[in-house]
Amino acid sequence: MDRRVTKKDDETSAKERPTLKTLAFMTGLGVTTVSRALKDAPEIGAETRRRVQLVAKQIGYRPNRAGVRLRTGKTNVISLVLNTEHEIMSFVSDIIYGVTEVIADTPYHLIVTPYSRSQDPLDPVRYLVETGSADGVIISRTQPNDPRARYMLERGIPFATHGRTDMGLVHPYHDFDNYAFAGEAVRYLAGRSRSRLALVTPPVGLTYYGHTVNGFADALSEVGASEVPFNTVSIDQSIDQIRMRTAQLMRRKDRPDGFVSSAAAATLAVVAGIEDAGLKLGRDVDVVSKQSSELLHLFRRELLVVNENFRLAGSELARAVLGWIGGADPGSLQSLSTPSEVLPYRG
Amino acid sequence: MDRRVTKKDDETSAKERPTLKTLAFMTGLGVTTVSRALKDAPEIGAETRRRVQLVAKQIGYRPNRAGVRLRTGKTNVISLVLNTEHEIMSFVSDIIYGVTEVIADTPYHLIVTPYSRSQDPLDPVRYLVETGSADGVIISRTQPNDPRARYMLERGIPFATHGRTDMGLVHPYHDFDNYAFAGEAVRYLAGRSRSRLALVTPPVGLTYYGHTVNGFADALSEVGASEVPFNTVSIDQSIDQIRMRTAQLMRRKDRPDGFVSSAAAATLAVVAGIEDAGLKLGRDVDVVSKQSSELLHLFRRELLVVNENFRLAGSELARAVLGWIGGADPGSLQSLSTPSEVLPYRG
DNA sequence: TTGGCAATCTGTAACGTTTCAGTATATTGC
DNA sequence: GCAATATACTGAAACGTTACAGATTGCCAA
Repeated sequence: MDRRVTKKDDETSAKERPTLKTLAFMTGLGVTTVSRALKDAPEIGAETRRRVQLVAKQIGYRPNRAGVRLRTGKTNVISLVLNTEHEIMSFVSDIIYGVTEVIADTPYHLIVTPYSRSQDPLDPVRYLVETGSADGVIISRTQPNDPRARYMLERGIPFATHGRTDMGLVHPYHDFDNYAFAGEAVRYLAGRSRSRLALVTPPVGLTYYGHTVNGFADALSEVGASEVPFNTVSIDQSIDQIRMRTAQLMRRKDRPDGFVSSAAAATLAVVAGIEDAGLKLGRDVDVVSKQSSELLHLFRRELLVVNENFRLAGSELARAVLGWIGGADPGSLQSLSTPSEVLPYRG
Repeated sequence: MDRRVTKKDDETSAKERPTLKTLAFMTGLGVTTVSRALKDAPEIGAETRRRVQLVAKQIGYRPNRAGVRLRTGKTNVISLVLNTEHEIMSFVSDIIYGVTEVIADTPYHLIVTPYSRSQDPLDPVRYLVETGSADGVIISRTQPNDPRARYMLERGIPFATHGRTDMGLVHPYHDFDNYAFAGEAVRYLAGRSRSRLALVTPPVGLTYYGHTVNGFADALSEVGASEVPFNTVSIDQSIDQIRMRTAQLMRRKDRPDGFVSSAAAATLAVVAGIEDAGLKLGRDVDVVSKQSSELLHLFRRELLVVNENFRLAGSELARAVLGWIGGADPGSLQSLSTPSEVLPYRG
């Protein structure tokens, strides 16, 4: 009979990482029983269950991820899909921290899956799904008709989007209410007697572009102000581009007396452009800007800001994905974050 | 005889993900042969090898990560360990992109492992090593005597540090030459006839704190300038703290006429503090600051900046870890990035 | 002819887990 | 008193991969 000595035949060699087999040996039970006892299966005696769990805790047993994954297909991984060129810096940082906060006391790991400008945004998602690399996916830069959401919905893999879609399909999302933001901004500017407003839009094509533009337009007509078209600019563009275009705009006689800006970095450029044109913030023109960290007021006190909390977004998105994985109704995993009021510099 | 039909007995059910077994069936070979043919093992005939690889490519075979990991222990994962409270925002974003750039055409995934202020920084590293969750680790906020580096060195797990250690142990690292940075900054300020300089230091305890302080001190005595102590402040502190302390300092009659600042966010606060005290940048005081994105010059044109490229750091660190995993000599995987010269605002 | 050897290829076991189909013992119903 | 059933447990198989120990074939030297 073939009786080679395999490493594991000798259970006394203590320094290997404990497995179910180790636990089975220590408790005198079978590995099946141990496996079930650890997950509180009903057909295990109460005392046995406690005994197994005690021993497991004592020796610091942790299930082998590869074993679980191979057997069950469950990866215990959430993937965050990010564009390596267009994401806002603080977005990346904060959303990651938001996600990790939520998954910290779960067995989940977070993997970051990047894609670049040149690639089809569907590529990374397709990769994840085809290779079964994650139990859940978080995507950003969501579009009204988003092929990634559609794809994942078809394939039945849980995901959450940062931003809403508009395809008549239901899925978890977290969004900032950009319609409200743009509206509030316009009303605030109107309250300061600004009546000719320009909008620094989100990237064309993303869902919140539409929300922002609509909120802006609706509020404009509500307060009786007018729009100064500034369509050549969006927050995706380079600082230099935005700055130059803003300066051009501000040198025209029909220049705006107010700006609404969808991102802090763009706002820096807009302000630079305004000043390039020899105008003064707060006197000649007011700017309301979204920001995700408290730096615009250090930059110029005259700026008017609305805060968007990306860390919260990360947490909400993680909660949503985990909820879906856990079997919750996708429709119940949607959340919208209401903007703060417009905040002027305070002491 | 037990002849239940298992799913895989029927190899014609096409829509499952292909495995070695699928390839074996298609080529008429054994799974062992297929496995070896795919990794160019020498004992496989040239034609067989080509045939297998062709078929594999055609049907889009991708090795199952769980299978490989279970069998070999190789995870194909790199973990980036981050502090969730003290990392610089752009650091997180850029270093991640730098890493992903390098691992993009490898089988590696990047997982982000966070830890918070309250935790022992060793915790996440211990977790990674004990559970064998990664083939390689990248850590930041490196200390001269770093328990994490020591631990991983003992356990023999490949890693790279952002910043050097000083324990007489050799391991891969990437660092920015902060000694040179501080020196250049001082010399530049001296060239503008600034002679009473204050230093906004890195977090006390990190290796580059020492480098920065030394570079600052050595250059001070070289140019015959003097230091205005500002020890109560480091870049880890809150914006408000730094701002307040700076304002206090600038109201004293022995105030500095020059600052050297180790981070952009702190610089914003310092400038605010200077202005709180009623002084003017460029006239009463000059500030040289490191920055990792091009925004300080939008903030105040009078600022003098030195650029640190975190994306490069991420790439270098990833290359270093992969190199070590690949068997290279750790001592050969160290790199130091030289600061640009001090840059005033240019048009 | 035969023994040896190189060149190719193959089956089995094992990694750690969960699921399936049982088994053994005690308990219940009548 | 006996079958039916519930309770508590168990071994074997399988997920996809690689390593180990063989197996088969052809060829050459003796």
